[in-house]
Amino acid sequence: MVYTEKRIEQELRRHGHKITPQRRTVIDAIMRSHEHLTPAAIHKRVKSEHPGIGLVTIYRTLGMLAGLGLICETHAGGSCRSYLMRRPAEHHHHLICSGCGKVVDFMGCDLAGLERRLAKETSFKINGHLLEFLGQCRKCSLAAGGQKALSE
Amino acid sequence: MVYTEKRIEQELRRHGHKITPQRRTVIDAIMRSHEHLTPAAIHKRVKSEHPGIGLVTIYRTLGMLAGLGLICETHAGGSCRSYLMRRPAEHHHHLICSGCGKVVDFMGCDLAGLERRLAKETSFKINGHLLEFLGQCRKCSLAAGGQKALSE
DNA sequence: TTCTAATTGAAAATCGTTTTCATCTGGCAG
DNA sequence: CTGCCAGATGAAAACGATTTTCAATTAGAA
Repeated sequence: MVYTEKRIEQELRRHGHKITPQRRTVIDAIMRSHEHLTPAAIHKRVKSEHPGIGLVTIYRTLGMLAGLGLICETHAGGSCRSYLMRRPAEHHHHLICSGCGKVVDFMGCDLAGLERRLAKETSFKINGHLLEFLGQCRKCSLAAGGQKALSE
Repeated sequence: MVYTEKRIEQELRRHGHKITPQRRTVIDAIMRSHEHLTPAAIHKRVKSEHPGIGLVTIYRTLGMLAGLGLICETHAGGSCRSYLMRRPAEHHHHLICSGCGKVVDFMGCDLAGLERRLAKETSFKINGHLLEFLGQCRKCSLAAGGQKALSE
């Protein structure tokens, strides 16, 4: 299941939020992109179509969308503040290109077994995980030649 | 293999860095803690033993240690800026208590298979991953009663 | 011991984010 | 269709975290 513009607007309304042209533009910008975007990057993109829009509005809209779980946060590359439309609504993770920022979603992280093991070994009550793969997409990989293994 | 104070100092020297009392104190504070600490938190701890130390020095020392791979960065809880001594020098991950900040290291993330699958399906050249489990340690879990599943 | 490059701390600059407040507007009630 | 008002907006100011600058200090090699 994927979020469409219609579904997103429904979701906003359902929570008592209004649909403004500014919000539409921000949502559009995020939906259109297959990269993770920082608030500043979104602002830049959005300004061309909606010159007067303030960075504050971006922040507020992002906060709202994130609160409703409609966008995902990305941690790659240091910034904890990059966002991405939540494309599959279900549990999923990201594979991120360090070259161009392109993001591929994937499901099936299969960490349940590991989670069980850890819970047993540590007596923790585990309630979530953060998983991202970093790499280079085909294009960036070719462009770069093919050195550099960052492996963590 | 675990980093000892001696080994860390060797490592600094090897890279042309000097061993100053301030640095020793910072390293000590990080080593002693089993929580992930923000720069400000480290500063607070360190000041009691070394009153005049500036927050700047903390930042600089953290930058240096991170650059050498001697400390780990944690992403849990929003802050991208919490650090932790790299306890096993090998590839490992963290299980973090959202209550008290306690961190348990674990090895054997077993993501090689998934990584292979993704590489094949997406033509990405994958060179790393970010994995953290979030939860509550036994103590915090009991204290909190036992509601709230944050599951992502 | 001497000397130099590296390190330190204070202050200022900078960056990203949030708050405040006066103004404006989406969308419901009439 | 019109008026109304809670919610939304934008500018400016406030804020907190991080970085830069610079003069003074110091670790450690010679």
